[in-house]
Amino acid sequence: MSPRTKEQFKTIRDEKVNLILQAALGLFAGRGYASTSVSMIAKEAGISKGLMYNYFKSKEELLGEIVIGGFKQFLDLLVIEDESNVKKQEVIDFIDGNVNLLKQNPEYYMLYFSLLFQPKVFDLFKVEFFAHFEKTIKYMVAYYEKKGVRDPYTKARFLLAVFDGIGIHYVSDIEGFPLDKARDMMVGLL
Amino acid sequence: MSPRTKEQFKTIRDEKVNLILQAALGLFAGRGYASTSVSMIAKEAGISKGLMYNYFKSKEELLGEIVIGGFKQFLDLLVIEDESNVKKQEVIDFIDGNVNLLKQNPEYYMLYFSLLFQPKVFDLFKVEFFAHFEKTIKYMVAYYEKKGVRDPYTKARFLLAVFDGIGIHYVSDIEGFPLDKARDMMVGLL
Amino acid sequence: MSPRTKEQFKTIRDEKVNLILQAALGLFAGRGYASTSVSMIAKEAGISKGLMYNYFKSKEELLGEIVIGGFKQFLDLLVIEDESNVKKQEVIDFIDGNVNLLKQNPEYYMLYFSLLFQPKVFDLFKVEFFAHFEKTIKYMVAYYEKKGVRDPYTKARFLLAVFDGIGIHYVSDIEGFPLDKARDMMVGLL
Amino acid sequence: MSPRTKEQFKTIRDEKVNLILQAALGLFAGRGYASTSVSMIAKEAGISKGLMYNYFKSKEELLGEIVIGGFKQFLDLLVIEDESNVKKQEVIDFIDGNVNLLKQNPEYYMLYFSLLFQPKVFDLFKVEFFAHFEKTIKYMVAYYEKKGVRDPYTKARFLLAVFDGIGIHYVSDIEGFPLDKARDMMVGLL
DNA sequence: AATGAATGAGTCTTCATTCAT
DNA sequence: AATGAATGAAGACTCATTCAT
Repeated sequence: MSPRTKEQFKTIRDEKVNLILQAALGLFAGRGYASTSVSMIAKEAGISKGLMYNYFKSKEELLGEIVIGGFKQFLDLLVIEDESNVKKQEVIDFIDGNVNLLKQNPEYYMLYFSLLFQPKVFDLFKVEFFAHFEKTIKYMVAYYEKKGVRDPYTKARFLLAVFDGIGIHYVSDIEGFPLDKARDMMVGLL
Repeated sequence: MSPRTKEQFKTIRDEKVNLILQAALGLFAGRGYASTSVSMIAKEAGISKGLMYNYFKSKEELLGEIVIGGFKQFLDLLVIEDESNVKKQEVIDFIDGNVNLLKQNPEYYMLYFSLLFQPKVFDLFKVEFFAHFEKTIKYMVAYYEKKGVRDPYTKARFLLAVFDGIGIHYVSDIEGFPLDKARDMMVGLL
Repeated sequence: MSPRTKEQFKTIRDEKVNLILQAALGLFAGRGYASTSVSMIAKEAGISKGLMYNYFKSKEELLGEIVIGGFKQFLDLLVIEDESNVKKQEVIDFIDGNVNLLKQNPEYYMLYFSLLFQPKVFDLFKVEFFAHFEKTIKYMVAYYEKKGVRDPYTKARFLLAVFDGIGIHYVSDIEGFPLDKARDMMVGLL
Repeated sequence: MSPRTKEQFKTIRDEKVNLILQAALGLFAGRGYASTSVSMIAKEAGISKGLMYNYFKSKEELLGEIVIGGFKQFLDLLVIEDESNVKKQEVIDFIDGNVNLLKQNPEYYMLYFSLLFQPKVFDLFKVEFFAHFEKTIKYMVAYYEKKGVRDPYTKARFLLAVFDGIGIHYVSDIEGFPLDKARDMMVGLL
């Protein structure tokens, strides 16, 4: 019999990769990176341990792909047309985008926050993280400057801190935390 | 030399216990719980591995004691004289107390936040944590109710979320984050 | 295109087999048998892992074929017309044949020597090896006997030991070792 | 009860380290480095796998210590009083020293030769090896120069090659190879 | 004839914990 | 109160081999 075509192989690969990524995201978020074993991931994904290494060079790389992959969602949320003229609606869209992501993908946020506090792991994607973070600060400062508030930098950092606070409290207590109303309060800070 | 009195033994014991607790706190905060080995802790504390087990039943118990021990600091900050009449100054004192702890002991906060996102570990102090948290919410709701704001519960949860956001951003960037000004902004939310 | 004839299939087969043998020889010699994976061999040969198993039952069998295959070259070098009258020129031809093989195929020698010291692997071609080795000793003894030296057996074993010493030092330092002059010295020992 | 004294601990350590080194030497020599597992070594030494890592950072380091340790025996054999006047007796002593080592410790030589042909492993102690080797060449060249032979360098390299050839054939066939007579023949080459 | 996904046993290594002293 | 040798279970990772296509 002739071998499978390249497309067939690609399909198989993509399916399995997704299976693994999903399983790993859930476990990393729910138990922490260090406390999740490759065996657990394989079991959760319904594959053998060995196969994971067919698709990811290491447990670390697997984490990296999850993190970088999720990161792109964030990056796409911050759309500023004119850097010298950041509009309120753009900031609101940014906030709402994040709120939606939070609702749709609380697991990913869980992971994101947990990683912030695992220095050894955090080193892996420090660079991307800070690049994104600083860009966001810059835009927020520009926004508040344009608005003419007294201390735009503090305002910007405060808002972003509030942001993460909301995120943490929401993912820690999805049922109880009033996310939508908190969103309104954040918008009130603009 | 005369044999040591019970008091002296107690002192030696306390000294060693403290040594171990300090070493462990630093390492847990700096590297994560799972990535810190008992050997590291013993080395850092200048004692043998075996001795640690003389004072703590397990690595997990050691963590537990650190967490519970640090927790008491939090608890003591929230002093409300009359539950039916929460005063603004009391809330401000609570905020300032926390800000001071943050400044004096960022490591502990680092650990505290990191643990929030390691469910396995979090289980150790879940009960105390939620009890404290709910009490705090209750007081804050009472405060806002008395003040007559529209949605006291949301206000309360928002403020506490902001609180943690500030904490996280501060311990993540001690040099750069404008903690004092952020504190003023928080007070402004009261 | 007309269907390939049996001959053509044979050719394709032989080509692939050769590709694999060459790739494996290089890798086994360069990294050791145990440290060379089947994946590496397949990659180096430009085929899939699965195909290798179409031609060789196992990695071990592949090694066996390389060893046996290379061994035949040795065997053909020792041409003695009359066992009771071993001529000097025949021995010189044997030496020169080996020297030429060394120059043309140092990789094979590298492998050959490395296998001598991996008993598990050595077992694969022990029998052929000792048969060849003893025959060679016998001829060399006959040669020295005829020549009338005092201790022909020791002479014979010494010469063969020298032989391997030269081989090892040459393949270990192809640029630096004066093979041709060493060859002359060996001939001087006859 | 009071803890063991430092001397007691040291005794235990030294004993175990030796046990491990002996077990490892035998196995590495007999099966090759790559084909010997840490489990085998532990079993052979009568200890747990974990304990090996108490004394050696890795399997590689264990190999390193064996190799370096054995290497010192070689180095001590080559004693040249005056580099510009290498005496025949000094060279003979060198040869005899090696022959004695061969007899007493064929396993070590087995290992030494097997490592020469495991490139990945060889890299670990390349530097020491070549330093020793080049020094030996230098002295032998000096010896032959002083003696006034035509091509001292070739003579030197030839002799050292012979040396290894003898070694290989001896350890490969301890019973059958006439080592003492071969030694005399080597001395005859001086 | 050919592919590469998939498996599972086995490898090196780490580490919490125990224990003799 | 104190040490560190010792263990064993578990973890990340590799790889020869099989198999559906």
